[in-house]
Amino acid sequence: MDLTERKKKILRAIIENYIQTAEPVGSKVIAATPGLNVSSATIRNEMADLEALGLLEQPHTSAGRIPSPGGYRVYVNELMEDYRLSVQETRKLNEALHLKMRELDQVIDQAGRVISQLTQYPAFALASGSSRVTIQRFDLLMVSSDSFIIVVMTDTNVVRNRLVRLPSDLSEAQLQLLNTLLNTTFTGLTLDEITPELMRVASHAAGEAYGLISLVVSFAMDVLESLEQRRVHTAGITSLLSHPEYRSLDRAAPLMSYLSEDQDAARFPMPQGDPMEILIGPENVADALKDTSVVVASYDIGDGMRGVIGVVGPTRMDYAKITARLSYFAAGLSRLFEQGSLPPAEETEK
Amino acid sequence: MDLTERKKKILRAIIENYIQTAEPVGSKVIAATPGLNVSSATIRNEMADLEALGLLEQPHTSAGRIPSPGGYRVYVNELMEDYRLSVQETRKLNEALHLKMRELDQVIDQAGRVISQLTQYPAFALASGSSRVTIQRFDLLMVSSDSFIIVVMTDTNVVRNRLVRLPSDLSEAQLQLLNTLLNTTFTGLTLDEITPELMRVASHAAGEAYGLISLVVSFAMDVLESLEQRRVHTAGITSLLSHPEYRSLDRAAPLMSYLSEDQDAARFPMPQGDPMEILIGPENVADALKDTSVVVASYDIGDGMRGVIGVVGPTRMDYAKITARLSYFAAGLSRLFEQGSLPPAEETEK
DNA sequence: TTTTAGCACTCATTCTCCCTGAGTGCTAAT
DNA sequence: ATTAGCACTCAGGGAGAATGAGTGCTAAAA
Repeated sequence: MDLTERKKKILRAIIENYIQTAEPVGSKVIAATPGLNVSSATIRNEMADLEALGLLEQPHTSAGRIPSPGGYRVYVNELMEDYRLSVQETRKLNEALHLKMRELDQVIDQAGRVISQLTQYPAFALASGSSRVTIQRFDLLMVSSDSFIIVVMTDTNVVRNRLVRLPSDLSEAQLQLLNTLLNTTFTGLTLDEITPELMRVASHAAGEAYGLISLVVSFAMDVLESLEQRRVHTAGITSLLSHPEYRSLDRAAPLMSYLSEDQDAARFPMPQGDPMEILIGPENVADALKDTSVVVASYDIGDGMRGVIGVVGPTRMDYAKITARLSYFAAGLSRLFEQGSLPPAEETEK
Repeated sequence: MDLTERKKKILRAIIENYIQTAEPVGSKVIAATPGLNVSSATIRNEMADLEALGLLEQPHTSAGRIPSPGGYRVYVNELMEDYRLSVQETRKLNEALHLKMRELDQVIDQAGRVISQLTQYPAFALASGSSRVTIQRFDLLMVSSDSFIIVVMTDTNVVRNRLVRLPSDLSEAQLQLLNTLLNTTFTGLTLDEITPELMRVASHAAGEAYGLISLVVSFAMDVLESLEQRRVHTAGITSLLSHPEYRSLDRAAPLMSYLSEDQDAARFPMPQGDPMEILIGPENVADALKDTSVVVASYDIGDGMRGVIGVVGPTRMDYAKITARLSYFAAGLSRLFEQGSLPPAEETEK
């Protein structure tokens, strides 16, 4: 977008003012911005030009101007200055990164909560699983004569377990046999490579323990399935209400219910190439997000998985601040995951 | 509360009408209820009596009456008829109970979501852990020369695991030694019986592997801690907005933020003796709940744990319907947990 | 040619005033 | 003890009227 220096200055001043106040901004206040020594009449003329370019809008004839989605786009791409996180902010973000977090799911969930609380906007978070996960190893741990623990580990280093109780007894030897059979037959297979036929053959080979094979394998399949299916966690939906554009229920309710509707990852934008992406108003595909903005960042979980974390808010969003916080946090998460599949216990502060 | 038959009839009619309409109810509509052949003037006299008894209130002089919290109390205790679940409702509830659920935390969370969706009110769910959990057994599974899996099982039959990577190598024999040491020294101990001293002694006995002891034990402590710390899951907060009393943000926002504030179990009422409890308006201790009602049910998880599930809504709540659904669902959860610490995979429909 | 002062005009917002109607309490008759 | 009738109350809603922020345009100044 080719604009004169003065037009840029004015556009930026309008947008930043509007971001702060949420009120249409008039020529008078802009004329008062330092470094811009022109009268309000001149500003009015410039504003009319900017409106003709599609960068500003007028809610009604006798109101000031508000930025259009296109205006925000120009602002985000060209005008916005990097926001420098304050010491307090970085401290808060760092604290959040040192939370004791256990399972991957919990980390994702927690990260969403934290970023929502820190930005005062609703947040969503998800991990996009690599879709070709396989089981790498099975372990069966005898607990008593009628119960044992199944432990499976995937090639992405996720470990899951389940305690099983049986109606009948079982010997250590049987369990050993079963264990060997599982590890030779069912490792390295993706979910749809585990066919009913394979199950039948294996059950046959298992002899007495034929019923257990299906028990263990169906648990393994559950695990694989749960890793492929991406679930979105949302947090802080009610923080919408603190922003003036959502003071009216008619505006807030549809968005809120969209965000809390159950959890299909496809409904949320994903960063395409860049690690951070900003989607302004109508740039969003989902209808319910057409007049909101979404800022998403992705981070590396390792083992072929990526995490995505984003916030949703009105198009009048403090893009500079939000992107700064989000990218710092996402980078922190990446670092966190770098050192082992999950932060080891020692990492948490003493 | 000692009331004449006619007063009871009138009170009940008023409350049930108000539950449906959310509008103050006048003497005329009540006079029209079948089986009550008196004029509106008579009703007015009776209403004045009921108001004097503290069972009804008048929002302003020229409006109808609405039930007071005390009125609801009488209704719930004496007047309310059992609501019979329809076939559709039971089918829906049963379906929900057959969901594939994996870990305890997920079951709780899911149960809350389901009951919120089914009742159209916000729901909360939590498991109150028995506070004296101990580790019953440790297993260490060698994955490669520099990584292994820790599996711990508590005396309440909860199994948790973690994958650990090490900077240095480790032999199978060392791991065996470690395993034995852990099982002889750290089983059967509650969180605060695991003292630093004990850790020192054990580290010493572990020889080369002294660093690993603390690694494993601190994981075990994390597990014990996570089981004791009760986290509440809330769901469906936005469904509040569909009820007329929360059409205005001033009323909805404080409650919504109370419900989404982070998750200290103490903030929610717990059933005291009975498996089901109803708390009406000011009967709630929390200020934010002073003009809402809460219905809670508890169910048995087994292994010394109880689950609690409840819904929050306006005092004008369809108590009959809600209690029927909630108790049915809670009973279903109890049954679910009866057969093994978690529903085995075969239970899910094919 | 660009900028500015001035002025008429627009329109959302807010306030006031008034009307309407549902519902009550009281009194007198049944 | 019940009921018909009547005067009274009061929230809610709609119709102006006043307010004021902000605009576009024109004509003069730089």
